[in-house]
Amino acid sequence: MTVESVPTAPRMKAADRRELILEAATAVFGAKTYVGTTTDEVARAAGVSQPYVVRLFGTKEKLFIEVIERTYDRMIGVFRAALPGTPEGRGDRMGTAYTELLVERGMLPVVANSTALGGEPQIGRVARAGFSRIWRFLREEAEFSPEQAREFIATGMLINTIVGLRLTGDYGDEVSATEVLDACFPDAVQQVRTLLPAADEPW
Amino acid sequence: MTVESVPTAPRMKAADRRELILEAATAVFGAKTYVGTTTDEVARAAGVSQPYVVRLFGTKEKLFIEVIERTYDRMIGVFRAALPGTPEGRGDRMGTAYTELLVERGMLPVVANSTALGGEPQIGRVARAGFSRIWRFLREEAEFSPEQAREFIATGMLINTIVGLRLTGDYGDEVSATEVLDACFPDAVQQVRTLLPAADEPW
DNA sequence: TTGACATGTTATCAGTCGATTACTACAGTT
DNA sequence: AACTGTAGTAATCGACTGATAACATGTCAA
Repeated sequence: MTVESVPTAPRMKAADRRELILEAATAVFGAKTYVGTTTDEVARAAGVSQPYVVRLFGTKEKLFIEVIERTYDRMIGVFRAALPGTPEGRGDRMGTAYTELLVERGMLPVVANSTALGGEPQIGRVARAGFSRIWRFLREEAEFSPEQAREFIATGMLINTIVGLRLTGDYGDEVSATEVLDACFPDAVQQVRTLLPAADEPW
Repeated sequence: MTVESVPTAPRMKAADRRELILEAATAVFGAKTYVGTTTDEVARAAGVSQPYVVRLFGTKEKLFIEVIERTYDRMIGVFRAALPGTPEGRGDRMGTAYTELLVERGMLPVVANSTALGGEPQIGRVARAGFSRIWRFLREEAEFSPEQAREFIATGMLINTIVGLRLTGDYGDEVSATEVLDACFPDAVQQVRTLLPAADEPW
């Protein structure tokens, strides 16, 4: 019959708590879209109370904006890390780096989701800025031609589509799913499948 | 001081009204995403009352599912119409056909949006089925190789991204927007720009 | 130790939304 | 003209959600 057992989240510095919430929010926003996600779901996923999430980030919209910016920061980071090496292999290394972002839950879906919200004044601005950063990185740091950059991003968007549709679950059963996955990941289909949830999994 | 002037929508056969609502719903869902759209907004856009939309379609989810299926029907239709002609020009004709779908409001964004909802049991099934129909059409009727089909769909998804982000508004001002639009629509940038809303337009 | 700030919660509200119910009016058939 | 099914609306409700207010507890410098 102890009396304490405060159901309060263990104390943490606000900066660390913010990062923890941002990671949880990325996963939830990625799984359920921006509008479809409640601040309460984010709070539960992060192990704190719903009002605290709102207090730390101001509004749900500001939270999502930070999630988007953090995601693009991270993406540029892994791309930059894939630059060193033979110039010919650069595209492949960066493609692999993108695919490996699948392990960071919600990151790719958040990108896809943000690109659908260009009509939202605040979110749209941030989403366009993120896209612009990626494009300029490809053109300037990675030294891609416009056509190479276009092809690279187009492939990324197709991968986002595959992820969003949960197509990996149909691999082997459905001709189209099998073929498109083989075409997108000639060497890594099995690995990708293990990283992705089935259609009915919560993720 | 006339007394009549019933604010009721003019009588119409239910089948016609359904089609009218589906068209309006495509525009609204496309502009504001599935979760972000209210049945009342759809009703206003179609000029009927909100309960009537619900009664005709059962639920908002069923309405959206019909919107998705109608969109894929239409897309297959314009692709099929682009088949006849020289085999070498087939890819270009179909690409043009896809771009021309921009005039049918919300259609491309609805596709993009549906691919993000693979985790929703009902919607996910329909979205995967639509993707599968497109892929099989490309492989069988259009006789694309897997690699050609992959490239075609990837480009389509990039176009959806450009549309969703409202990137056309930055053409000429922003290097990345200018370059990616030039790369995606080498011959039709101006035409595409006239078809698309600016970032702050309601569409 | 104490006080002051930082970290976190519970309680609650006001607005929104999908859906249901009950009702009205038009149109075609006999 | 009366009957009947179809097309449509107004009113309303319960559930949900983002945000606010008020309060509690831990931490750390002086």
